[in-house]
Formats: sequence, structure tokens, C-alpha cells
Amino acid sequence: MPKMMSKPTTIEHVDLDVLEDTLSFYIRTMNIAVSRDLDARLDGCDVARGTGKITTLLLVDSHPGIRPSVIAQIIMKDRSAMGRLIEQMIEHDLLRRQTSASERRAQELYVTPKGAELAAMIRPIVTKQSKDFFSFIAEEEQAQVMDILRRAYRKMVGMTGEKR
Amino acid sequence: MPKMMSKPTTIEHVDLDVLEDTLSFYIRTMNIAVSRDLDARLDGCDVARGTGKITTLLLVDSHPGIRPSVIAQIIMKDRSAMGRLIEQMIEHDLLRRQTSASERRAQELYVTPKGAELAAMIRPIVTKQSKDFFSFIAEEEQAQVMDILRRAYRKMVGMTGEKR
DNA sequence: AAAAATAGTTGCATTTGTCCACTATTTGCC
DNA sequence: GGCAAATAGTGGACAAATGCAACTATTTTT
Repeated sequence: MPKMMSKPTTIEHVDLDVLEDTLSFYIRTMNIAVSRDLDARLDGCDVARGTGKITTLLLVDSHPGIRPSVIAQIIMKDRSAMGRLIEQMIEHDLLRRQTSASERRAQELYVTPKGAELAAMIRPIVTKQSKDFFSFIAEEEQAQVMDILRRAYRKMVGMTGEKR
Repeated sequence: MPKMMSKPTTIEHVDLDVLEDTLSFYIRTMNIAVSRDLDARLDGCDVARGTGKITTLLLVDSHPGIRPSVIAQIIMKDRSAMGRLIEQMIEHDLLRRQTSASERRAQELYVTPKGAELAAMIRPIVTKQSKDFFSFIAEEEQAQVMDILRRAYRKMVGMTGEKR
């Protein structure tokens, strides 16, 4: 039984039990907040809601011909979820799909003109949103956290240090 | 138009465009991974899936009589979502609810014996999971990230520095 | 030539989140 | 005292996202 505190009626009297020192708690919670904020800023933008659309669009834009399965790994979705996401974006005329000539199982993805335009529009928004949202953390510390999480992420998805 | 790279077929050839330097991307992505891992470890545990159950259980356990609306703030859910969460946990016989004597609009939440037991069981798991999951980040850095995120979180939900 | 692996699709069941309206209670103001 | 506004919680409807498992097509292994 942990230290007892009783009937808190405002958030200021609450301590978070073991979650106080649990990194996963903060990640999970901050995620909710950032995502909500981002969605708000992208309202109506065709890529609002849910992780993945933005990443997919940007990735296809900067890697023409990239495959669904590669994106899936990057955003940690399973293939079926990825497929649906792409389907959706094709319907919105953001992406185009074609079977790879060399690997007829696989597909190559390309942005449409509309997709390219949207990518260009979104890129600065996404960057700014992240900066703004975390603005109450000093720039330095932001960079620190990002640095650490970037390394963590890379290990997790199996990206090697060298990108080429 | 960003630097072009073409038809990557494996994740190692991919760069993340502007997301590479976007903290929100890492938060959102790591969130997916941590959450999945956590769910896996808690499989069948009555509190698996979705943010909130764990926090709610632990919070009620260590703050007997706490109100739904306070928890809602902490986990950033709206009241209706919170209500449903609690309903669910009551059905599972983890929590008990009673109207506050002094504030008949409000409710006080308490754990049932079963809930207390589960809380005790979960506490170490949650802590360990977080440590394990982030184990490829040095302890020191883990602490650093947590420290920064904790402050961010506190500001965000409006917790003052002093916990009374 | 058969078996196994890979890429993608489809259907289904479950969850979740959000929006909005509704009740009950309390507080504040005149 | 009495009315209006704020607060706590409930309930319904609806749109999405998620995960699982089964299924097709293509390539690779053996």
C-alpha cells in the first residue's frame, strides 16, 4: 500500500503514485496532448487525425516510389492499417500507386500534384507546431530530449546509424 | 521540394524529412511502441489496452475518495470518456463509487479489495516495463528525459510545483 | 516442383474518442 | 430568498482507428 493521501478535489493535491517516475506515463500522456494540438492546427487539412497520414505524405513526397511496407515499419503500423491509410489518401487524391515492375508483389507510391502541394504546406506547420507546443521547454532541453528519443526510435525500428 | 531520394525498399535508406527533427514525431511514435509493449505485458490483466485504466486504478488506490473529474484532468480525457472508463472498471469489480456527502454533485472513488490487489500487482510491472522498454537508453539519459517531460506535463495540466 | 516467405487486401469485432444535449447540485449575485 | 450561471456526471450517436486472421498473388528456397 502506497503513501495515502485522501479525497483530493483539485489536481494540485495529487501525486502520481509510481507513475511519477515512469517515463512511459509521460510519453503516453504527452502524446495525447501533442496529437490533439496538432489535429487542431491541421483541421480540415485532409491529413488531420491519427498518426500516419502526415508521415506517409512527407515520406512519399521525399522518397518517390517508396513502398507501403517500408512506411509501415517507420510508423509502426501493421500492413493492413497501412493499406487502409494509403487507400484513404488515394481517394483524397494525395497519392498515386503503381505496381513495381521488378517486384510485382510490391507497390510504388508517388504523390499527386495536390499531394505535393499539401506536403509543402504541411512541412512548416508540423515543424512549427512541435516547437510551439514544447516551447515551455527550453530549446536546449528540447534538443536533448529529441536527441535521445531519436536514438531510441532508430534502434527500435532497426535503422542503422548511417543513412544513405 | 526536399532533397530527393528514390524508391527505398528497406528502412535503412529512408530519411524522415522534417520529421527527423520534430519532437512530436518521436513522442507520437514512441507512444505507439511503448503502449503496445505495455499491453502485451498486461495481457488479460483487466487493465490492458488504452491509456487510463492503469492510471485510474493507481490513482484511486493511493487517493481514496478521489473524484472522476480530477482523474480526467490528469489523464486528459473529457468527462464522458472518464465516466465510461470508470463504469467499466466498476463492472470488473475494481472500483466502487459513492456520492460525496459534502458535494452531492460529485463522486468519491474507492478501490475494491480486488482492485487493491490488482493495483499492488501492477505497480511493479508498470515501473519495470518502462525501465525495460527504455533500457537501450542509458539510465542517466532516461532520467533526463523524464525530468524534462515531467515538468512539461505538470505545466500542461496545471499542477503547481509544490505538491502541498 | 513444392514449400515457405513476402506484399498487399479484405472482413470483422472491438475500442476509442468526440460532440452534444440533459439532469442534478452548488454558487454567486441582485 | 430566488434566479442565473457554473460544475459534476450521464447517456447517445457517430466516426475512426486498431488488431486479428484469413486469403490472393508473387518470389525465393530447397
